[in-house]
Amino acid sequence: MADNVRPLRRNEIRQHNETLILQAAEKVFAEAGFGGATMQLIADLAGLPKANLHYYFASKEDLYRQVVQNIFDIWLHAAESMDQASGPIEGIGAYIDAKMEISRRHADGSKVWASEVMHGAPVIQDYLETTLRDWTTGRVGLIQRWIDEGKMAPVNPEHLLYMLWATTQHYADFGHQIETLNGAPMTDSDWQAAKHSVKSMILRGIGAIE
Amino acid sequence: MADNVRPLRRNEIRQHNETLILQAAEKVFAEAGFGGATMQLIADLAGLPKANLHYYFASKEDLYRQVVQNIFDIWLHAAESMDQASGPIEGIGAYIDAKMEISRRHADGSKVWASEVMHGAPVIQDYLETTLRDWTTGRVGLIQRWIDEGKMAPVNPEHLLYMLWATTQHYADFGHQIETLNGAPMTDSDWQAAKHSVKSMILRGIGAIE
DNA sequence: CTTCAAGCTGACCATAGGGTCAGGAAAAGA
DNA sequence: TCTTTTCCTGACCCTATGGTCAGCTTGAAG
Repeated sequence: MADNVRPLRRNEIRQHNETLILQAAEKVFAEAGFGGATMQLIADLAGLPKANLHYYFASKEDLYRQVVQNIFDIWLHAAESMDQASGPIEGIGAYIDAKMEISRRHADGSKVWASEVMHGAPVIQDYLETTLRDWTTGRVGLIQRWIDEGKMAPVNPEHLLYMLWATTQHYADFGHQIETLNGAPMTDSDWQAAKHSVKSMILRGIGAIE
Repeated sequence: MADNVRPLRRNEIRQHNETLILQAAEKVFAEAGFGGATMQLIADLAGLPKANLHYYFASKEDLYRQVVQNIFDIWLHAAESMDQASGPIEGIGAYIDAKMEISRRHADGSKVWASEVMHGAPVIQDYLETTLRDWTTGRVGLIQRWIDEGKMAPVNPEHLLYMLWATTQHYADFGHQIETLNGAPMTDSDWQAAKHSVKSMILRGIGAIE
């Protein structure tokens, strides 16, 4: 009854342990920052000996890099919600929903990303300059189109994006502050209220019509 | 001509060196995080031997604590702009201006603060629970009054505050990302434009009237 | 059943980094 | 000028931490 001794297959083992380590790493990096995180801490949280981490990941930096990339992928993925929309209410509304959901479900990842960028993006600078820049250019074009079509007020698209990122990620990155002020962890309905507030203020703020 | 050999007075010395160290510390903590920062790095930046830091500050944590408190004070100070206003356009407009100015002038401090909160506020938890909570309660009341007086739409005051913090601090904390996307450091007029965008979107978003 | 490669890990190493301290230099005061 | 107090710092200590490695275990293939 105790040990779940299902003997893992070879390829399962690798997959399984790498996931285990990445999850533990994400949490530890989020809580302590890159500098404050230790391989030992990550190993303990993953329930593996430290040497095993180095079997799967060449170095602390290598492990960190993968954690950051995972978030970045999730992050970009949320964009799709915005693209297939006919107008700002639908598109930006969906994007806010998606990003708020990420803040809720991947708070640790969000913090790691924030930390990384705050420290000058030492490991993902190239992504910022390529993938993210392209992504941004595309979205700026989309928003501009909506403006040209009279579907929203003529706001600056870049600053609108920054506002979307800032407000939604704030609930993850500054979640501790919010919970302290709130006096308790955010409940389901707190999240609903937050989503609603953010959406209504922003959509009204950009004069979204339709 | 070279050495500025004005012999400092006793009380000047302490003041001078502590400031020197605090400034260096703020920068290093901002760039590397608490865990990544080293006393040696701070000492080098301040142009002092490491042992001297420990003459003025008992420990790395002690030094860090003072850096965080400095920011917190500046941060709270910006609130005054909001209080002596008769309505949201003036009050929130001024608050955004003040906080944007802080993001610009004290970007390092802002990052240290963000880092501290993201990591669960290990050293300033008590401030969050007392000073910040009181401050927030006061401002929530103020906003509610404006709502009751019909000066703005009935938004959730807490979430409005979060939005204000998030959007303004984003320009400091994620300044690197913005500059990368922008292709260059933000100029004077970039900051003007940012301020204007933030203000117009938010003020419209809360239906500020008067 | 043997062989091989993948998975695993306790023990070890080297260095970095926070912190200490004894003793020297330099203001301030008497 | 002598004494006291503050300021200063090179050299040192010790722990923590990233990383290595030799040798073991275990699944898979034939």
